[in-house]
Amino acid sequence: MASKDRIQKLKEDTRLNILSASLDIAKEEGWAALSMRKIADKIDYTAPVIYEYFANKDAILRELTRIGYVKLATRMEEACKLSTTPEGQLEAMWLAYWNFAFAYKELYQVMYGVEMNCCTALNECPDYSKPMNMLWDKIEEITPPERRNEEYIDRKYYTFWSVVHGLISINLTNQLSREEINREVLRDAITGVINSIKN
Amino acid sequence: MASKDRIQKLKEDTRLNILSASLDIAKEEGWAALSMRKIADKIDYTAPVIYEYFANKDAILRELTRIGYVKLATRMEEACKLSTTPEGQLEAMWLAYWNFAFAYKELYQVMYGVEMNCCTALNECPDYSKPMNMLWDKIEEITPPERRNEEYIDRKYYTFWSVVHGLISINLTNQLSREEINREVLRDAITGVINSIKN
DNA sequence: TTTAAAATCTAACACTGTTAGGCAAAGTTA
DNA sequence: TAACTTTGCCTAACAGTGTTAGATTTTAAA
Repeated sequence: MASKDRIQKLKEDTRLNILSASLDIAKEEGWAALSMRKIADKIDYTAPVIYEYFANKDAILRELTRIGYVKLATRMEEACKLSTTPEGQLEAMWLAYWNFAFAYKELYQVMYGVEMNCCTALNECPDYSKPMNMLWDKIEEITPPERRNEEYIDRKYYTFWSVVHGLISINLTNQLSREEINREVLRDAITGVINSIKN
Repeated sequence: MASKDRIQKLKEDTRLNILSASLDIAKEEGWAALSMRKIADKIDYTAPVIYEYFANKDAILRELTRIGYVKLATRMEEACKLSTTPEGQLEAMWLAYWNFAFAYKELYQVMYGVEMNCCTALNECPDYSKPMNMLWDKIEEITPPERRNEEYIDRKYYTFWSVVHGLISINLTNQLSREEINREVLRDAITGVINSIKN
């Protein structure tokens, strides 16, 4: 019977509707505001219906995570074609990764557990900026006088911070627990940036 | 009256109790499991009492964030004393930052919005590992044959990923919106690592 | 000892994820 | 067509969440 197929297709449709409704809510109000009843409202159903498509709320997030990884891989594959040398391809793939994170900000957040809290608080409290200032000043100190300007030091500061914070985040979310590699990556990165400042 | 002071001290005590109870719960069950009633249970009060010390749940998290930054600054200051050269001091401060993140994992999480989701899911789904594999293979390709071993490529992969993911996280949580600096940091970092692989 | 104030509680509201049970429409079989 | 089964979807509920209002008890001041 063809009606079976049609029904199957309708079911698949609402499954996709649930996913895109969830993503829409995240885009509009953030992941914290996502609720089963809100999703149900968007697709003109009541909340319990969702449980016929997904085991629970977490399963929705997991599926969106999976979709995110698939989309990211596609983007990277396309980027890879833009260059012929392996070095160029690698760089293009990382740029694709970068662009994906901002083009699909909400997907990236759910994929890698990046929350947005304390958004406005940063400017308010002086305690918050002290560690940054300490590092900033020290970087300024080791920067040769001829290129000692705010923009340069900012750049170096963020490079430092990115490596260290990135490595920490990866460890905290994925618990790699590969102690040796961490140590070496960290030391590599830090001394690398320090050298790039000095010469 | 000295009793006023004593009462003041008691109030300050329960304020600190609320904070340390919250941190304890986060350590035991994670931030998601933190609730006002659980905090109240730990300090032998009922939930509404907490609102005489903090405006709401978010205010507790904000205060813990502040405490985190203060503690981090202290650690970094101490680390700074361990070296005499500015380069050594800078490295020591970043190491202190690194160590802080793991010694006070829960504080770091609340400070920088690092969540732990999809912990176990990573091994299950092949879609999840495809982007990583693509990059890994490409790094292997540009690695000179004499040092082409798993450990070396792992190290380079994590160095790459750390910078890029770190920079993204910083942007997503703090919305710096300093386009030029981002671009330069990213390009600096990527080409830097690529060069470090090739020579 | 009475009165004022402070500390603390209970009860409730509106929300959350999730489950159980029922009702009505649709499909299947006799 | 009639009876029966399945499916789709809903309402109601449970236990939990953050938060507030109001009553109640405890403490301090007169």
